[in-house]
Amino acid sequence: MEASPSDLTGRARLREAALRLFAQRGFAATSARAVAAEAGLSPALVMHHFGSKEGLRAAVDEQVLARLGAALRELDPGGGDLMGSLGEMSARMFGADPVLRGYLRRALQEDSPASAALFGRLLEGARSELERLIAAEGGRTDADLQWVPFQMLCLIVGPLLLEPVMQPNLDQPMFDAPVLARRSAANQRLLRLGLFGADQSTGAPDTAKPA
Amino acid sequence: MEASPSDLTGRARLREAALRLFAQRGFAATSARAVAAEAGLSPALVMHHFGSKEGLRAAVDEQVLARLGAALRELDPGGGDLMGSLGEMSARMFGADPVLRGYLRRALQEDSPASAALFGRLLEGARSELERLIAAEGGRTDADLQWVPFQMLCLIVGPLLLEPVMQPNLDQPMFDAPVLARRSAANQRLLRLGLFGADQSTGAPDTAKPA
DNA sequence: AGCATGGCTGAACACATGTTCAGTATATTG
DNA sequence: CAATATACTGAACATGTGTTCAGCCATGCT
Repeated sequence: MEASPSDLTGRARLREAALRLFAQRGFAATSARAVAAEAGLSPALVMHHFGSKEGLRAAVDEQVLARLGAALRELDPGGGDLMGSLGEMSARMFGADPVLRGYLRRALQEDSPASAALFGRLLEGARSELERLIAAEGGRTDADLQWVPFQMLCLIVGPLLLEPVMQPNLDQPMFDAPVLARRSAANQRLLRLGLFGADQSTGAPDTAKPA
Repeated sequence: MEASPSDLTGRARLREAALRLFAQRGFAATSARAVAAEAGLSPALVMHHFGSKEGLRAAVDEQVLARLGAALRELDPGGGDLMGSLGEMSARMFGADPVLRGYLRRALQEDSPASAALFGRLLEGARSELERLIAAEGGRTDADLQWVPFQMLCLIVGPLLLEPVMQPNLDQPMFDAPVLARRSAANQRLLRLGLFGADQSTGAPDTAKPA
């Protein structure tokens, strides 16, 4: 997905190195010198290209959000299996790149307006996904429709945020494809049936009971 | 809950100040001088009492984990309403103290073994809670029993971690008592019925809760 | 009384930080 | 070709960092 590091422009190499280190150690704990060293360049070049360390952060943010936004947009026309497209996305994005995971983990923790906006977009995605889910199931629900999108996001994004503390309590890498599929299935199941629903397929199992 | 700051011992004042600042800005972004200033004491005192800044962090961690552990233990004999005791706990702990929320948010993001251990204990709690839930419902389930505890924790801890990005997308303070109760109810409902279960069914009506 | 102990401080240290600046090489343009 | 812009560097600067140290003050012990 990425060009080999050594023939990227200096600017790009600095951005990549910063992404890596910010994801790993956090912004405050990463010095401009460390970024430059990781990129094999001079610290002064950071200032030359980005004006300040904060400028670097902005550039990295922008690039990450661009990648993310692209992946989010790519999702909408998904004519494939209806539900779980959000989970599918999170799999494709987060599963692949542990660096991106780390960076997002840190970004979603800040209270910058940019982070809130990003979450807002995820929320929109969850809401439309929920609508489709409900429509597919017949439109009848007593659930708290305002909170459910948040619950969905907790189920999806939670493991991303909790990866560092979850993984030591597991025996398999939690972002490997099969584990991810299993988790996604469990999420869809929980939403559709709760813990105690019967296993049979999507139709309305219990009744056609008018209210 | 806490003694007035000015008649605490210096050691305790430093710990409290550090807790506050670490929660707010993070460890790396908080200088020992800042902690001392917040406590109205000399930076050298940090070294005198804790040996190093890292020692300070350890002391704060220890104290927080102690508080948390106490609250967790206090939970077990809960003879009240069966399910939702975990949610109840998170309400009592996290809801009350925004500082503790911030600190935990930051702690759960690290990959120190201590954080993983803390999560492990939460996991245990979720597992036993799940057992009780299943037993109460008749013992029949097709759900992925290995993953469900993680899902429960995502639902409970997720909003804690996501507070900074969730809150701007809401119109009410998400850790106020009524909102918390509503969220807890939604969680219990989701677990028991999924999105599409009918409202009546087993157990007591979910919204009833003693003050 | 003397004396030790421990909380506490101000000033200093060595070092790391973000940033600036003068200057070099390389390419692009007129 | 000269001129200019751009990528890039090494050394330096001011400031902030974690930490040390010598010493002050109060308390308590003998």
